Amino acid sequence: MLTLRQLSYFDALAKEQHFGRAAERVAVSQPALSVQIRELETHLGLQLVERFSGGARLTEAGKDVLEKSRQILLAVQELETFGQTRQGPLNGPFRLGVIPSIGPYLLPDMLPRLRTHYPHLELILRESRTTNLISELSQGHLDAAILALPLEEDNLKTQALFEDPFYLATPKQPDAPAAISATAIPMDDLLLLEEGHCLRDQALQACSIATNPLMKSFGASSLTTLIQLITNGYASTLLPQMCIEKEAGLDHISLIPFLDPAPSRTIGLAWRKSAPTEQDFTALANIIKNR
Amino acid sequence: MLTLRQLSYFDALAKEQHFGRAAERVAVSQPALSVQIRELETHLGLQLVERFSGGARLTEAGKDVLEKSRQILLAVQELETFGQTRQGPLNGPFRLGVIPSIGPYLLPDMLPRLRTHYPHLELILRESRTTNLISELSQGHLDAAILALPLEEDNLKTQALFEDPFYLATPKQPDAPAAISATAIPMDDLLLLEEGHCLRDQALQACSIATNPLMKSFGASSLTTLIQLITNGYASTLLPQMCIEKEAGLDHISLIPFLDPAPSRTIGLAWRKSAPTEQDFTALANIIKNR
DNA sequence: TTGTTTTGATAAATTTTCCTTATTGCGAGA
DNA sequence: TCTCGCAATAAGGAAAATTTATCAAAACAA
Repeated sequence: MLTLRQLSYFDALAKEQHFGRAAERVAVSQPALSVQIRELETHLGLQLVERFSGGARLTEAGKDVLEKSRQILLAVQELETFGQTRQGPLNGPFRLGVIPSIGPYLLPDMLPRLRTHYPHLELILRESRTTNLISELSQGHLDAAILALPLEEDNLKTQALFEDPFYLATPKQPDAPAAISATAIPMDDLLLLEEGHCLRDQALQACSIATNPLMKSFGASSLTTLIQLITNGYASTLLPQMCIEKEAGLDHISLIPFLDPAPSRTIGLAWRKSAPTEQDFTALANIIKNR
Repeated sequence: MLTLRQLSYFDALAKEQHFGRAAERVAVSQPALSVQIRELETHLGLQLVERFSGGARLTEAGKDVLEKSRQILLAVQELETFGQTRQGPLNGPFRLGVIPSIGPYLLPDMLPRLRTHYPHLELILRESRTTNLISELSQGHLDAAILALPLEEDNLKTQALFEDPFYLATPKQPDAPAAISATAIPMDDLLLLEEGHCLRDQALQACSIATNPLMKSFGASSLTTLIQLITNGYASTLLPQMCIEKEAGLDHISLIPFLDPAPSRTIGLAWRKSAPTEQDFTALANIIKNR
């Protein structure tokens, strides 16, 4: 079999034109080098060097082989360098999924800090619903995802990042109370995102509301639409603080915080248990937590 | 030290996504492969594969390393081939691809002459469509291919072999003209091979016919079927001379040559630019040309 | 849950490869 | 002819790779 060792010995021989010195150059005894060169010659079926008293010189075939050998050795060296530059957390491509009800509010803060701390990170973002993110994670199409906990997938690991408290959003009322209790949510008047959006389930769960057939069945398909509806006085809804901080057009809405124990959703990071190392994930989690 | 053995085991692992099967592929026990992979990983200082129950999957770093590895292995393979070709042309194994619309007509003449001139040649033939041949050439699975020019791959080199003029094949007509002009092709009546066959594109291009929605849309999937249809009087088609010389069942068909400038396709030989030497290809080309 | 199967990792023994030292053979120049 | 320098060869030992056997963890089926 052809080996890299043979090629590098041959390279040394070409440089020195002398078996003894070539052997010295690669820190090996002269017979060892001789044997490897002969091995290379028989393997290729070609005479590569012409031995003459005083030293050795390459044949025409040898020169061609040398050129190709050096290309190979160079490529190998490149591969080895590649390894070194790729070390350390969050280096190179990293595929991160985010649920839509977090993405637009969290990312603007997060991305610049990531770029500062990990300049060699090539972040590939994907925004999708929780169920999609989970399956893409499991299949190895994503490296990690930011979503609301808890998850039940037992091939995934999660870490909590922060709590995101809910607010009650109602049409503007001058006499809005400073804070209300979670038990005082106006059920008949409540409007949520359509079925399938995780924000809907989170809101229901956080506030301990059972799904109610009497509840207004118009499911808004996006948060912006939903806020539009509230603004126009149609209903109330539950908004996570995360959205409030960034969403525009909240002027005509009253945002009422809850009394303790305030309902909230837990935002966390998820990744495969079988993922190579955890350093990427802890590094990412730290960046997000220290905002 | 990094070795070629490690790279080829890693290549196998990438192909199989499974340690056991990868080991089988390289004819070695599973632990042997596992050890070499781990060695490669520690040497590069990178985790290359993610082990999970069910198999193994490349990490992002692993994918990059794989690409570089394959380049190296390909270069090594070329170097090995170089040895053989340097000892005289067409010596030892030679993998030749041929497109189906040439193979059955060209090979019966060519093979005996090749055997006479180059008795040590071990020809390995592969018949496939142009796109397949090109990709197999590029990946180093073929040494050369006979197909219709021109090609656009800039990592391949080509040489024209001969011109193969087209004939118009119509159902038998006693008063068939001795020759017709290319501009007089009966478009409405024209039947060609289905989309994807290069012969179809060549015919259209050679005769400067734009794809026409009115054209009969029944695409025949093989040349034999096509000729069958013509025989039964359904339509006309364009046949290259190459096929006419050998195809059976042409008795009930009128074959009308074209007036100058007669449309034709160019048959040529293609190989990798990076191929060790050109002598194989010129030798092969000469054999084909001097038929 | 509890066996059962499958997967990759690990261990120990063995084979293969490679290396070192010692020696030989060959050719050029004194 | 003698001798010096060079590469090839031989023999024994060290290192690397492989094999078989076994293990632990995870997935799967009962």
